[in-house]
Amino acid sequence: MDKKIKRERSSTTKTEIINLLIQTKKALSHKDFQEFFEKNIDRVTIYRALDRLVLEGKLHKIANFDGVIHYALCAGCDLDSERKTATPYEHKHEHVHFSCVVCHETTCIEQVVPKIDMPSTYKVLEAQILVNGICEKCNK
Amino acid sequence: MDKKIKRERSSTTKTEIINLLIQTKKALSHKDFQEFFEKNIDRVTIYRALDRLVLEGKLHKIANFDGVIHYALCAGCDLDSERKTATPYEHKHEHVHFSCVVCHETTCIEQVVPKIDMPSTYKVLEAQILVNGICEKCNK
DNA sequence: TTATTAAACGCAATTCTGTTGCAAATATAA
DNA sequence: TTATATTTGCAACAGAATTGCGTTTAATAA
Repeated sequence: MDKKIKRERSSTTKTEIINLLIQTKKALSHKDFQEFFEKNIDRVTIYRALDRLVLEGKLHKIANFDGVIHYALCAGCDLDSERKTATPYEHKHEHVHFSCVVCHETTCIEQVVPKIDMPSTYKVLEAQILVNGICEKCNK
Repeated sequence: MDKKIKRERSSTTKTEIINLLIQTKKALSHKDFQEFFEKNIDRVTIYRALDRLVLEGKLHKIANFDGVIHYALCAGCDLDSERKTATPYEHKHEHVHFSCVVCHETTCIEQVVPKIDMPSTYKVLEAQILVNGICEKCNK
C-alpha cells in the first residue's frame, strides 16, 4: 500500500527501447531487445526499463498465444503529466494484436476494435484481442 | 515432418486433470495443478499430460495478461475419432476468456463471441479474446 | 557551478519455469 | 498372456525472470 511512486527520469536504455520500437513498428519481446542491444545493455537493465515504461504509460504488454510477453508503443494512453505512473488497468488497448505464424511478427492493428458485449454483471477493466494468422507480407 | 502420432491412451494423470477442471469450472495453470496434486503426481508428468490433452483436443490453452498459460476444457472441439491429434490451429475458441483481478480466476464465457473484422489481406487462423475485470462473484 | 538526492545501471547470485534422457511401470491390442 | 508403445518419476539441464548491492548518472537545489 505504501508503494513509492518513482519520479520519471530519462535514461539511455529507455530511449533506445522507444527508438527501436518506433523504427521496427512491431511489438518486441525482452529477448528481441536483448539480441539487438547485445552486450551494450545488461539483461536486467532491459527488464527494469521495460517495466518502468509500462508504468509510465509509454508501452503496453501483449502476451502471445505461447505466453511470451511483447511490448508495443502506446498510442494515446499517455497519462497526465502530473502523476506519471499508470496502473495496469489504465491502459486501453482494445485493438487487435496480430501475430503472424510465418514471420512471427506481432503488430498492433489499431483500426480494428471489436465490440465485446459482456453481461452487465461483469465489470470490464481491460481487454486484449489476439489474432494468429498470416500477415499481409507473408500471405502471397 | 516425420512426427509420430501417438495413440491416445487413458492415464491417471489425464483423468485427474480433466476431473479437476470439471469440478472447478475454471481455467487452471500448471502451478495450480501442481499445488493441487502435491507430491502425488510429478511436475514433469503434469507438463506432459497437459500437452497431450491439448493435442488430443480435450483442452485449450489461454495465455493470461501476465503470460501465464492456463488450461480450460474444450467444448465441442473434440476431433474425429480417427485421427486423435489436433494441430494448434484446429482449436476454435473465439469466445471470451475472463480473468478476475480480485479472485484471479480465469473462466470461459462461451456465450460471448465478438466479431473480429480483419482486413481481407490478413489470413486469420485463430483468435483469443482476453478480458480483465471483476467477476460476478467479486463485483458486489 | 557544485553538492545533494534519488533513479538507473551492471554484475553476481538466486529462484522459477519448462525441457530432456532414461529406466521402470502400465495400458492396450494381438 | 505376451508384445508393444505410452506413461511415469527422477535427475539433470536450460532458459527466463528476480533480487541484492555497490557504483554511476540524471535531476534538482544550493
